[in-house]
Amino acid sequence: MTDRRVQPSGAQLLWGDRNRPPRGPKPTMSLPRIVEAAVRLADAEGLEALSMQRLAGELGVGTMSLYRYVPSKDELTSLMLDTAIGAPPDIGKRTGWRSAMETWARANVRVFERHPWALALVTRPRVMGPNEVGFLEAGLAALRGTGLGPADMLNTVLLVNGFVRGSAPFVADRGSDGPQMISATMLAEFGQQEAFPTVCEVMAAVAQRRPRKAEVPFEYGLRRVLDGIAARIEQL
Amino acid sequence: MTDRRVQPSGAQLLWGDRNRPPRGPKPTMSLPRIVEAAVRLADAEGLEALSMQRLAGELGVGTMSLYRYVPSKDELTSLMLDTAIGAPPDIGKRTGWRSAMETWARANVRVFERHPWALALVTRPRVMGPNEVGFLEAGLAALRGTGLGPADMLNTVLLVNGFVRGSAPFVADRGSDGPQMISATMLAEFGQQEAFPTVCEVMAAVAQRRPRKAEVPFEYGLRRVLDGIAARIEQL
DNA sequence: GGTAATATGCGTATGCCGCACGCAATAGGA
DNA sequence: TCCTATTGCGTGCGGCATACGCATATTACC
Repeated sequence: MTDRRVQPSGAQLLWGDRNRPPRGPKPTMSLPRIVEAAVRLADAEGLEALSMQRLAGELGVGTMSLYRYVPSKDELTSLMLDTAIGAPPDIGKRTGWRSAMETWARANVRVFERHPWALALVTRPRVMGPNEVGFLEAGLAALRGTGLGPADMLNTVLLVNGFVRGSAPFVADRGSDGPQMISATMLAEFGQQEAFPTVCEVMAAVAQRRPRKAEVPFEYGLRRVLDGIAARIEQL
Repeated sequence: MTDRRVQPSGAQLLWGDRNRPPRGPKPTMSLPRIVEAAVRLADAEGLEALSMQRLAGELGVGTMSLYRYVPSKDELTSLMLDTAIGAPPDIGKRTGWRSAMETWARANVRVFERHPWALALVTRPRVMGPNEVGFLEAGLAALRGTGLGPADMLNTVLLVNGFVRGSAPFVADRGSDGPQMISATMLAEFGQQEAFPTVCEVMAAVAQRRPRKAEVPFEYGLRRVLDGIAARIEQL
């Protein structure tokens, strides 16, 4: 029993207290420093470039030293996600639910603009961190007084959040040719134009000129989503 | 130069012809058989259980034999995705755009219900396969005659598609306690209730009883989204 | 039928990866 | 001063994707 290696697990690391035990040598690193370095690495070179060895090298320490601070790579990515999400926006509700939800959605999408790798992480099941719950709190609070019931409030926030996640790839793809990797040229190349007439027609028309702001997928979608929510609120 | 190993790359595998060269021994496997086995494995045990060695074992062949059919694992997953997506729904447009888009959205979400791992694959940039473009074609065709311009047609389809992707995690999570891993019990455990009052309140109210159909996140969101699109179409 | 050309199946090897284990060094408490 | 908890981290293991090249099977051509 040379090593007990009792580490805070899962939720504890995200939510628990960080008081270090009194005995033993002083740690040369700190958990936030490690997580921030990992975020920086993922920002610069993507999630697939993030390995424990690479991260340790970046920090100038031995690979296994990281495991004194983090029980597993999975835990590390959970911490990275909550760090990337960052502090939720402070939405004064006085301007009404619609503009509140709009700024909430924009704050939401900004996370994925700044940290594209975060999209792959929110997709898998995980424990939510304080920042993520903070976002949820801000979103729900913005809907207070709309007359929506609890279930509808939650569903509304999930809707906007889901929409943001769904359009995040297109947001990140700014500059590529339309909906990810479908190009009219490719269809032409394989002689599939008559199999997908509408696609060809629409893609050709869209490719012609660069879109106005309201024609950017995210902007267009956000308006429709908020309109749909408004219709629900007004019918109460 | 013992081996030229000229393989069709990327789009060729998804879109190209599959005529095998005349010389040499007969292949013991076929590309579709491999892809289907991979899909079955991912369905049963998840994407993380899918390794080339495991897949080869499942098929009773050597690991490296797979590379005679597929240039890389990435290519294999692209093929898996298009197979999982399957044939797009045949939507007769006669019932109007709204019910057409609704059935389109449901067909869309069914893909993720049947193949939860597909969500992780659509998220990354990739070449769209014939089935995926077929879905796009069906969605766009459903919007013909609504008066929407090409950009708005495309954006509408992207909106619904994005919404489906965004809510797919919640669909898959059926049975877990609400929005993924946030539970009132956890907040209570760490004494964070007063930091997130609205979250606690709403979660408690929602947890009380099981939701009616219109209160399921996907159903709720779909209505709002379609309402928002309807508002846009009517204003033309 | 013989031979050359071309595929195929796949064993072997390489270089990554996450991480279990345990030891030597460190530093507070007694 | 000695004890004990804690740290940094070297070493090793099993698994991963996949490059390389050999033996073998099948066909084309003469």
